[in-house]
This record gives sequence, C-alpha cells and structure tokens, in this order.
Amino acid sequence: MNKEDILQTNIDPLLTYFDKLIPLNSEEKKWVTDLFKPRLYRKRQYVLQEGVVCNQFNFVVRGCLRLYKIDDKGNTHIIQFSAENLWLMDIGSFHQRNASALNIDALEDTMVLQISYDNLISLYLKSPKFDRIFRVLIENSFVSLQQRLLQNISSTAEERYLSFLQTYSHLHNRLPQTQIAAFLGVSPEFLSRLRHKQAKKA
Amino acid sequence: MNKEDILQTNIDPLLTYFDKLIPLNSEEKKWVTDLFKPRLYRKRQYVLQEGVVCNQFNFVVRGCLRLYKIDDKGNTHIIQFSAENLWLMDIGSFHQRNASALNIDALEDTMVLQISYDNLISLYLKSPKFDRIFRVLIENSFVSLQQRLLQNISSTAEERYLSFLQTYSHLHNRLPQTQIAAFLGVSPEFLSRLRHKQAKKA
DNA sequence: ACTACATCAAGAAATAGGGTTGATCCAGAT
DNA sequence: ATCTGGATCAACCCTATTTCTTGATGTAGT
Repeated sequence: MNKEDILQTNIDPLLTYFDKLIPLNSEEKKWVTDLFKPRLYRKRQYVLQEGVVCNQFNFVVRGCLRLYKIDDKGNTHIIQFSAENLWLMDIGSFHQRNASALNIDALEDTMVLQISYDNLISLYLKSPKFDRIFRVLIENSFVSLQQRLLQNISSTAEERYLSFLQTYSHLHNRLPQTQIAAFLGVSPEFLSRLRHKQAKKA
Repeated sequence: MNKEDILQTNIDPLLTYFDKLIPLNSEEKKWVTDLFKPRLYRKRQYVLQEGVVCNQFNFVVRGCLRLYKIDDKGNTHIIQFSAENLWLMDIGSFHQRNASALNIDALEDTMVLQISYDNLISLYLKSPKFDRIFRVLIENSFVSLQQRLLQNISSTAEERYLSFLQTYSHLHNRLPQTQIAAFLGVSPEFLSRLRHKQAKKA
C-alpha cells in the first residue's frame, strides 16, 4: 500500500460500521464526518503514552495498534490488539480525564479515525443515537475483555495460545510472535516451543 | 548509541549554542533549562504532521530530522534536513498558529530539545536577549534557505549534487540516497547514475 | 522429582530497506 | 530531427534489521 492510498482514507469504513449498529441519517453522517479526523501513525509510533491523558477515541481503518502496560521490571504486557474496524483507547483515562498508566502504539503503519473528548461529548449532545451506538460498541468490547480475562485465569499457556489462534486467526499471520507472546503472557522462547509442539502434533 | 544514552541527554548543547551567539547569565540559563524539554523521536516517527499547528520549536541534539512536503502525486520534496545543533519547525505554522502543510519526521533516532509556543513567548518576555538570539538564529536559517533556493533555480541536478556534497559532507555518508534525491529534486535512479558518473571521473 | 514456565546466549531464517542497472519514454533546446 | 536532461518501471542484488528457534540452565509450585 502506498502513501497515497493510506492518506486518501475516507470516512466510509466508520460510517459503514455505525450503519450496521444503527442506521444514520445524512445529518448524522455529516457530524461523524466532521468530528472524526483521519491520522496516520507509523509503525512503533506512540498513539498514547503513559502519563498523559487519553484524549482521543480511535477507530482503526487500516493497520494494527496495541494497548499495553510496562511493569516495574520493564516487561510489556499487551492488553489488547486492535486491527481494522476495531476501537482502541484507554477508556478510563479518557472519561475520568486522568493520566493514563497505559501505552498505545502502532505495530504497523496504521490509519485511524479519531475523535477528541470534547467532540465526542458534543456528538452525544447532538443526538442520543450516538449514546446508544457507543454504548453498544463498549458493550461489545467489554464482552471480549471478559472472555479474555476468563481465558487467562483458567487456562494454561498452551490453551491460551490455541484460543488466540481461533479468536484472532487473522492476526496470527500478521503479528510478530514476540507480540503474541506478550499478549499471552509468556516468553517468546516459550511460545516458540509451544508452536514447535503443535507443529509436531499436526 | 543505545536508548539510555539518548535519554540522558542534557541541556548543555543548547546552552553552548546560545552562549556562542550571546553569552547567557545563570538566570537565563535556568529559564532555558526549564522551558526546553528533551524528547526522543524514533526513526520514521512524525514530529509534525500536515494539518496540525506546529507548536514546538525544535533543536536537534542528536540524530536527524527532515522537513518536507508531499505533493498531489504523492511525491516527497525535502525542504530541509536538520542534524546536530540545528533547528527545525514549520515557522509559518508556528507563528501564525495555523495548520501546517508540511511534515517533519525523523530519519534516525533523534533527540530534540523543544520549546512550546507559549513558553517561547514567555521566554521573550523574560528578556529581550532571547529576541536577539532567535532573530540571529532565524537570520542564519534564512541565509541557508536563500542559498538553497538560488542553487535550485540556477543549477542542473549534477551541480546541485556537487554543491550538496560540499555543504553537507557530513550528511552525505549518513543519509540514504533516496532522501538525498528527494532533497535534490531528482529520482533516486537518476541520482544513482550521477554518482556512477562521478565515480568514473575520479 | 515433575510440570510449567523464565532467562540468557547464539545462530538461523525471513523480511525490509537501500542501491544499481537496463529499458523505455518524454519535453524542451538546438 | 535529434540530443540532453531528466522520469518511470521492473528486476535484481546486497546488507542490515527483525524475528524465530534452539540449547543450556534455573526456579517455583505440586
């Protein structure tokens, strides 16, 4: 994909996404078009850095972001990946307006459509339909998160890996295994050995 | 140079730079130390993106930045490189507070000391010495720019390349030729051929 | 003592970035 | 009309970086 393509990104994927949840009229579409701004993040670029307030609600049009925490020992723990048509932000920091303890950065060159806190509030004021849309959207994310938590507390690394393969089969071929390891919560070496074991089985 | 080293950068190069223009007293040095913030940009990371207001005046401590415009056809035209002890910003956007049409990004991992618009204004108010320093600094940049323009309108690509070699001999071994080509305004292939020709001559 | 992991070091393999070359084309100057 | 100063496209090569694997060794909990 060349730079032109990535810069020409329009708002369509987002409108389509909303339309699938709740159909929008043309006025509402115009508001969305005006208030969401496209932005390109390059691979490794920070979208949100620990210590600052998360001020943007991000919709990924193309590419892939990760939300993660760096612990005291310097290890990275990935909370969430977001690729095409998914959302990503630190929702706590965003709504409580306090400094985030999390980081977001780009694993690939990534085009997002982002809306600022103030503009999102103004969107809610324009029509309650957006309250509903964003409620549903957050509910969906919540469900995924809950499943992931359940996986994590109840499964061995191997089981978590197999589950990841099912749930994120599209990302599996796309992300470096170091990132998948940081998502599963194992060392890259151990993931490599799990894969080796799986390959022998098949 | 590893990440730790680059993060330990202190304010000295900037104070030295100012001192050479106009000696600063210790109070003034303290202001500078307080108002300029170090920041690391990783290779390929944006420092300024088209469409946003340039809000930082950047002094490069280590690394190299480029200021460039992407035209309608998607071609990149490099206006300026800035390596150690040079400044870079979109000065029009910075002072008029309007959206920039230009981009700045890092060609190497780059440590800058940057001062925000508001803080620069407050620095000017603290002492007129800073007005003078920044006047001189801009004048110097202006002269370079004028020379470059003159080169551009009056010379063939080969002449521009030779002139680049003289003026930026330190950057010549450091930057990819694609970047030099974008600076000279020729295709990378053509630059490659120019170099081939030069090599045969010598 | 066995399982389920971590850590460190060394290499191998894969990919991306950068450079060169040939072929072909085109616009303006002569 | 053709020569010069370029552009564009495709193919290929080289090298550096990133990613993956493997072996050796260690450790906490059952």
